[in-house]
Amino acid sequence: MAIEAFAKLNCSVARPLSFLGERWALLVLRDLFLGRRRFDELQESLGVASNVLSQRLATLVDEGVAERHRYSEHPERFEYRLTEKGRDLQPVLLAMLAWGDRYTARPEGPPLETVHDDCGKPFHMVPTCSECGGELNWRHIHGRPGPGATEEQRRRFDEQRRRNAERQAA
Amino acid sequence: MAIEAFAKLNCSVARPLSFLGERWALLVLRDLFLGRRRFDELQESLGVASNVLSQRLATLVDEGVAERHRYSEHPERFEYRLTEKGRDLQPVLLAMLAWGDRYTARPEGPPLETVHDDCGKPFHMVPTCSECGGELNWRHIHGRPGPGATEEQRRRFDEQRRRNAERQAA
DNA sequence: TCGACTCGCTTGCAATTAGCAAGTCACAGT
DNA sequence: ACTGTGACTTGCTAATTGCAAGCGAGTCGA
Repeated sequence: MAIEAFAKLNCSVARPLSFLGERWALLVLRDLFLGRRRFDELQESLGVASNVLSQRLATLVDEGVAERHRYSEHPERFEYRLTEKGRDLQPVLLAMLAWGDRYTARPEGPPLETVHDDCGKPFHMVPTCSECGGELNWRHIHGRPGPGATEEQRRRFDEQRRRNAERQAA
Repeated sequence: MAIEAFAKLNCSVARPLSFLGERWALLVLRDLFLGRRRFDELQESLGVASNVLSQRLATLVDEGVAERHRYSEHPERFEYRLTEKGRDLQPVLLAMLAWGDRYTARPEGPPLETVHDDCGKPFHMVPTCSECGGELNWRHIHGRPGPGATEEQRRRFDEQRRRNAERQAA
């Protein structure tokens, strides 16, 4: 399981997608965040086929974002919980939720409200800069090859920049 | 195209996933953010089959996150650009990138650095609260049905809470 | 003790989606 | 006329998903 092709790429977006990009994976995570832990809870909430659910859960456990925890010995029964690594995926879901609320919600409003306990209010996620704390806006962000970039990635980056400059000029 | 089953759900995470959840979709977006605009640039950068790429692009255009723009009349040539709606998906990618850098990067460091022009430094995304500006941490967030929740969603939410309380007690 | 039920799965099989290689079409340049 | 470019299709195979049914180990109720 997991999308091997993505896992091999040297890209910090593609690698998480090797397991998050499978259909249902992010919805399973959503449910785990909402406190659903057991197979049948998840299945009925999601409406997913049980074989697919068991595959997804196995992958999530494999990737270390969830763990399978026995809550009963006789009979043996298991539930799934997020690990720290899994909980750190919350920003991904919050970002998607914020976008979904903005662009796909019905007139009545969003179906789920997220509340920030520190201030007590329903919020949406705002992405900010770890360095200066300012809000991140696409106009004021740019990418460049990092220390782990391959030669090929650098080459491609330079070429792309050259081409875009050319187009700009024309 | 697009995952019909997800589009119909009353959930602000599931609905974006109706097109973002298809394999390659988020990587196509990543490339569009990096300034790649033309079919062959995208194809060679991604290493995706051309039929799949053209399907994905069509879906993104359909959903209004990208637009097909003619840059030459003779011969007719097209490129793809993000719309405002598409650029607003950047937090999703930044969140994934931050997680990927943290958990999947090689010892040399991340392959891509994102720089915040306002402060000039490489950053990672930090999710903050739109209401108080504080950093969002899973421990201090909770969800609850919003104004657009269906009766069934409310019922399910209450039942889940009841069950979790029970388990806590035991 | 018998039958019904619950939970957490598998199995088998059909339908959908993704991937690969090759081809197409309209031009452009030489 | 001949090669090349850009943006795709087409045809076909492989992989993934979805559906329905079943299973095994136990629990519960009569």
